Amino acid sequence: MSELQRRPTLMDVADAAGVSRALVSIVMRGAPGAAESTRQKVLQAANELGYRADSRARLLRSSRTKLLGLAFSSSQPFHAEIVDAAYAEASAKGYEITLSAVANGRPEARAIETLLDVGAEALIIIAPTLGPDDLALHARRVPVVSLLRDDVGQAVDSVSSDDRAGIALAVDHLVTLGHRRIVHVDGGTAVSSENRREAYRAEMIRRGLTPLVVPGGAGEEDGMEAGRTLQADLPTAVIAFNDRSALGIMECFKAAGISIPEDVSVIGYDDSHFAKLSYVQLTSVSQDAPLLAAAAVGRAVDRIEGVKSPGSVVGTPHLVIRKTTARAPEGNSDT
Amino acid sequence: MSELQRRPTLMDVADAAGVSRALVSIVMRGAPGAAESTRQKVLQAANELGYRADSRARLLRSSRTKLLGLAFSSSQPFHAEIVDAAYAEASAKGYEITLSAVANGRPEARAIETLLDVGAEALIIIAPTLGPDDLALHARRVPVVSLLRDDVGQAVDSVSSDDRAGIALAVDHLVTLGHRRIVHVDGGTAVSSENRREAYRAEMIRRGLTPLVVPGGAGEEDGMEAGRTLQADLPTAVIAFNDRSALGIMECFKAAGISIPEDVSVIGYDDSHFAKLSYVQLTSVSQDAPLLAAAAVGRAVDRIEGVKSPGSVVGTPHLVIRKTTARAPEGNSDT
DNA sequence: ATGTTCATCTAGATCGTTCTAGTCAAACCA
DNA sequence: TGGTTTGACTAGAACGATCTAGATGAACAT
Repeated sequence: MSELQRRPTLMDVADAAGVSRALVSIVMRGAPGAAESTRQKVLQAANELGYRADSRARLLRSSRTKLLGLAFSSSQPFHAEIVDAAYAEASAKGYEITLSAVANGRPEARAIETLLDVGAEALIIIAPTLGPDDLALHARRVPVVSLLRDDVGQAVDSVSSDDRAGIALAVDHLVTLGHRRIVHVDGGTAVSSENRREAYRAEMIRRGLTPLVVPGGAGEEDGMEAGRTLQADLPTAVIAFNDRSALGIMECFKAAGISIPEDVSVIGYDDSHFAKLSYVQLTSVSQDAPLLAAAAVGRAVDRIEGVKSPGSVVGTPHLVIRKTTARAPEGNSDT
Repeated sequence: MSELQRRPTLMDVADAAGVSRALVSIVMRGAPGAAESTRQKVLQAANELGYRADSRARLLRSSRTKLLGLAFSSSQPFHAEIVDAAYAEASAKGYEITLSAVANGRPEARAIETLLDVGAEALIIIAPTLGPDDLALHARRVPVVSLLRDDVGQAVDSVSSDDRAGIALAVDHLVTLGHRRIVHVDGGTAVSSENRREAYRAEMIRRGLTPLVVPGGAGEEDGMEAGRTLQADLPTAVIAFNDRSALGIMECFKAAGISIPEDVSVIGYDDSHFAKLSYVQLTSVSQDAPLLAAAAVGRAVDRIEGVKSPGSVVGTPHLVIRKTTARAPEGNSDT
């Protein structure tokens, strides 16, 4: 209610403490060049007035904004996990994070513009859909880090998870359990769907097995759809593009009276929140959100600060084995 | 790669077009006071240089930032839905949205500070956990709108969904289906858990039924836990605090061979993404994220622009009936 | 006494905008 | 003709911080 009060400025604090603006600035930044006694005096005055630096003014003057721009998709739970982790990592390195969501009527380009306008010193884009050329354009202004996607040209850094290794882990796990008829439900047009699909093909062939890919997508419904297709000629194991798809597949199977893992083993990808739920217990390839986030933030900060470091980082995923995978059913191995 | 290029300023455009900075500013803002011919000339120059206004400088000077600060919890899928809708609504009203997530090591207070620093003209906080006093403190600086929570004192506006009405809808639906033993699994310490719990109690008593509340929480695991408790003395219907909890309850029941909706009806709350999934088909109370978001944004904008409008808005939820509710089983009605 | 060093502090320019108060010429009116 | 209006444009002061260069005075060496 009532009128809104103007927020205090450096000048107000300076007046209150009886010193110059510049000195207050020094104290607030924790920069050297102020006597301990005055430092205390200034801090107290600032505190009493409830002073907080206006980041716009600060950043305007000091080209340093200490701001990392992070673009994510609001509909992807795995992105949310990364956002969480990124906050922690950034603040540990003395940076702030500004978010910009890619949502329904809000394309990636728009999200990026916003981040740039607000003064982000680097861009971290989770699963960018922009092409290498567009990304390169932005990279002329600020360092750009692509997260969860590595085919982004050489102008931008990338932090991704080794899809080949992840898929290999899944295949290996299943083969060890005696499976031979292993199909892959892919991610359709989703980012890195192609990587995983090809990794799966290569890995199967390497082991002398016949790859079989069923088209899918990134959501539960896509999984259900694929599940229906699979029922006609049931394999002994399924590797899904991600956890959400895996969930759809499993629900479809359950509805058809097919039990997991007795009849079919299912492996997801992302090790997301609900893979861990006690009633799901999905075996899944973990991309380790905190690790990826830390790498991306680290990479962005290195670039900003001019530290040389490798242009693209590839994290090695690991397999989290839960209750949806088991030995292949007897006498049902080969085609 | 190579060095990062300085972004062009108003001055650069002015030089290129052979006019003054001020005029460029006028043109870029679409303000009146420039001849059509020069307007074109300036726009072309700006375009060639790839000029974009530096929002920091702009906002610094023009106290108007046209920025709405939105604080949300990264772990709540329903919040993500609201974020989505808020973007659309804000841009329709000529405002931008800056996000700040409340995450693990990142308390609400911190999220709010960030929003303020960056120059948000109003704060929209989804399900604030801060007390009325703290909120009032911020409200002295900028308009504050609390979303999904209404007991926030009179210093801040609130946009919420009528929990009483929502619960009443659920109870009514079940009673119409012949249910009498209806229990409520509450949300524990979650925001608005108390509201729904009390609404449930009142509504049951009003109808001459005996209320029974089982402690729960906001997550799937809490639902499972409650589900186990319920098995001992199965009611004919359950109203869960939210969809996630409902999902847990249902999984627990399914695992115990209890079928839904034949043996027990279940109603969720939020009508979130996964309630709609074809294999879940959860009957749920819909809070209508787009509507709530629009109301909150509208409220914030009104306040900023000094338009008088009611201090708190209460949206009326509606019930989305799907496949988890059915007629009460015969001969199992009363205690 | 004089110069040098050092820590502490300050004046004023600066960042890239917007805003206020003009200037200037052409057009209009009496 | 001379005065007012109007439209197109500009100079220069903000906004609230940081940064550069320099002032001030105490401490110390010579």
